[in-house]
Amino acid sequence: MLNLELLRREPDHVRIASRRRGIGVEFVDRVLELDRERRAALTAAESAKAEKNALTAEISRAPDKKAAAAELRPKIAALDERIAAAGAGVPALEEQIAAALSEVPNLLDRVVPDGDTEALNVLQRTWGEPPAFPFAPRAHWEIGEALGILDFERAAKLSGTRFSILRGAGARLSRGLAHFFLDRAARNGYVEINPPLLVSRSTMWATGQLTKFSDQMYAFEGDGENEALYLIPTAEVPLTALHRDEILAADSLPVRYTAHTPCFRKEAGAAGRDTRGLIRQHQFEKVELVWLTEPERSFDDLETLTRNAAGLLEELGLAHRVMLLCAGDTGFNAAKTYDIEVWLPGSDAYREVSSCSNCTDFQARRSGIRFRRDAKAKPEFVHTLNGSGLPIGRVLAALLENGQRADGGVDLSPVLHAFAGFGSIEPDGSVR
RNA sequence: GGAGAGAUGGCGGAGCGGUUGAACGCGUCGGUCUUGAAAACCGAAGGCCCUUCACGGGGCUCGUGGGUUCGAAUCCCACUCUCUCCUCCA
Repeated sequence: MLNLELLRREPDHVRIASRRRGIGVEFVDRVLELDRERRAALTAAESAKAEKNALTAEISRAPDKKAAAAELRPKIAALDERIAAAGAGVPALEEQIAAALSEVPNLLDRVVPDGDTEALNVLQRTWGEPPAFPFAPRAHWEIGEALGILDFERAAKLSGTRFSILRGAGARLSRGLAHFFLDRAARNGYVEINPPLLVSRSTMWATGQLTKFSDQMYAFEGDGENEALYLIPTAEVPLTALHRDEILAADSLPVRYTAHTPCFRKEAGAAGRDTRGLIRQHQFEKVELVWLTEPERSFDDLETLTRNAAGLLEELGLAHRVMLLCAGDTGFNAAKTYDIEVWLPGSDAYREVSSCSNCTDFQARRSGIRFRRDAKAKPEFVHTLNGSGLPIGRVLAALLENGQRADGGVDLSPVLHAFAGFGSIEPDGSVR
């Protein structure tokens, strides 16, 4: 949620920044007008309340309270009417302001390039060379099915399209990868969390998921008995909301959390895209990295977060590149986002494995996550950052495609031996 | 699922319907003392909103939302959450 004060003080700044997103800026004047009405009504109602409180205090000071009350009752009744009349519209105005503001995406950082398609994202750096194969490299679903470690047909039988089954070495490798990612996150100072996978509507709203991604989420509708619950589309949701409505001590920052969770997405609007393989699934596992940090350092922390995630690919020996997303490609919550893309030989292309975003105070304001610089300071909103570090399925796909051998087996990065329990998958599906 | 108890400031814990924005303790912060620290003593601290250039002024806030009353942390209603016991289970 945008800062209403900022909008009040520098409406032009908000207009300019919002135009870069390609969104209409009518909301600025509309919100300002609603805000003016709200403040006028508030002031009127509150000054009437002050008068009433003065009369009430007079009664409590009077020697004969009953007599004083009887005498002042008509004046108080008149004030009650004034208070009610003046303040009547305030809740509705507040709702309208909140509703208008909650649909507006975060302000983009200055360095975010203009552009409305991913083609205009800007290459930051590349690491590693796409490997050369003396044969035509196959896609991971072909490799995995041939090895008997991926089973899409039976997954479809159980649950439909966009589900997968990992079997034998595939399941073990998946588990090892999660372990590896969590291990490195711990080394980098992240505290591991095992959060709920079902969260309330208010939690979804607080992390900014309910506007743009509403149609992406699986939900249990609430009924008379039970509150609505949403399956998390990413661990970013529970991790960021962990300190909702809290005031943190400055010396506890930055707070860094990691979690390995399943993620659930409907993938509405992705019909026909990535229909094969592990790239786009309704259910996938991911290790997420989240920071709550001080405003002045959040963009530096975004660099650190991005390097934490990219460092995993380096350790795995997977070629990748880092892109700075352009305005049109940057998500609702984010002020600035780096995508990390890994090389997939089977697709002859880089594919996104991690989006690392600085959401500045946008989520923190929605969620009420604040900190106090010192004992006497006013609470300020923290900045929140998040990124994958990393998704299990997509990285597993990259490992299969990059490590594939002519005989159909797959060699794994040595660093994984300790985590997966093996160094290669042989053509018959056995491990070595 | 059944029965009961409770929700007060960073924490613990008081609180006859009328100077209780809230005693007391702990913790925090600032002093005094000390070479320094501890202890002791003195003092200061909630949050949100409106208004003001500022000093300041005002409103709301004792789980949430309503109600009673001139006046509610205190009374009534609903909801939410927590705890205990039973039941059930991983």
